[in-house]
Amino acid sequence: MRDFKHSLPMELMRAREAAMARFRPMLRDHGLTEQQWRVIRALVDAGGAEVGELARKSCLLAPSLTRILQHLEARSLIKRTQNSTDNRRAIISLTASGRRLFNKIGPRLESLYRVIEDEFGMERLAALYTLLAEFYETLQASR
Amino acid sequence: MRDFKHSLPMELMRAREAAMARFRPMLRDHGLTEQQWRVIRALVDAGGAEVGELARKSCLLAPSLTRILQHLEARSLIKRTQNSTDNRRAIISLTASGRRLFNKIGPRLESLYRVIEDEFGMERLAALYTLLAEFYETLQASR
DNA sequence: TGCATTTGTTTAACATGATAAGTATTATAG
DNA sequence: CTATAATACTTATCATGTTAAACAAATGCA
Repeated sequence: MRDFKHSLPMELMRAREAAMARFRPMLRDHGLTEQQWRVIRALVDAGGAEVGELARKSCLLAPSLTRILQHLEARSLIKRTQNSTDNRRAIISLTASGRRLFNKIGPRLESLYRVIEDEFGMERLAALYTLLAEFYETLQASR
Repeated sequence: MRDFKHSLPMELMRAREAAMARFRPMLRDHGLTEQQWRVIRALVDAGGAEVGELARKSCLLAPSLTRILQHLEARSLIKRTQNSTDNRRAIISLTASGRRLFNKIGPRLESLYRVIEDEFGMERLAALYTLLAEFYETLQASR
């Protein structure tokens, strides 16, 4: 049997964890989890989105997103706007307070990211991105 | 700002999830979570280990591992052997039942893994492994 | 129109992730 | 020796992951 140390899901997880360890403390300083930040960032990117769309963009399962939106709404970082043509779909968007939080945290995370770019190198990082995207596409295509 | 879609942690997560989606149903058929399987596999690999060592090998946080070991012990898949020289450390090992379960599941997961090898290609997979390991080492080295 | 089906979202239940705090045991300084 | 610190786990707490089931609104069709 293949060596346990060479389990691909484990390697992907370890790499991800090594990166997140750089980002998580700052998010925590602002009372945000990694997943909550992903939602905020997806909302900035999309400027308002339905729950399902948001789940795809932030790579979260619907039940997790439901809970996260409840938390963010309780902190007044997001708001819901009813869609008049389909009452099942609500449009989620950031509040002014949510945008302020993003503007405060975003640049700091970017600079942490640049440190990683410098340490690992832009070329290898680009190669990694490419392989990861291809891997994902390959596995999705054959389902 | 960098495009949201090019967040490295997200790409790592998506790739991992695409792979795990292939394995998880079979594990579930045998009543195992992905994490419980990692523990079992680490125990086969090590043939008995302390809790801390097991946490490192299976990439689990200690509190998670504590709970998982409780579950596995309740199902009689693992057992604890007290270390006579240090009563804090218990040696965890598989029971005969645990080994049987591993022997039943292991080969099936291997064959699923080979499908991925075929689809994505051994060379690119090897390149991905290498980049991931280098990435992890780079980020660990500078902490 | 009436109603079964489908779609979008939420709940529920159990397991794990992440951080902090607690407990028992061993090592160590004085 | 003994008080203290360090070590190895475990608990506790809150948030999310995962699956199944519930729910309401919208759609398709007889």
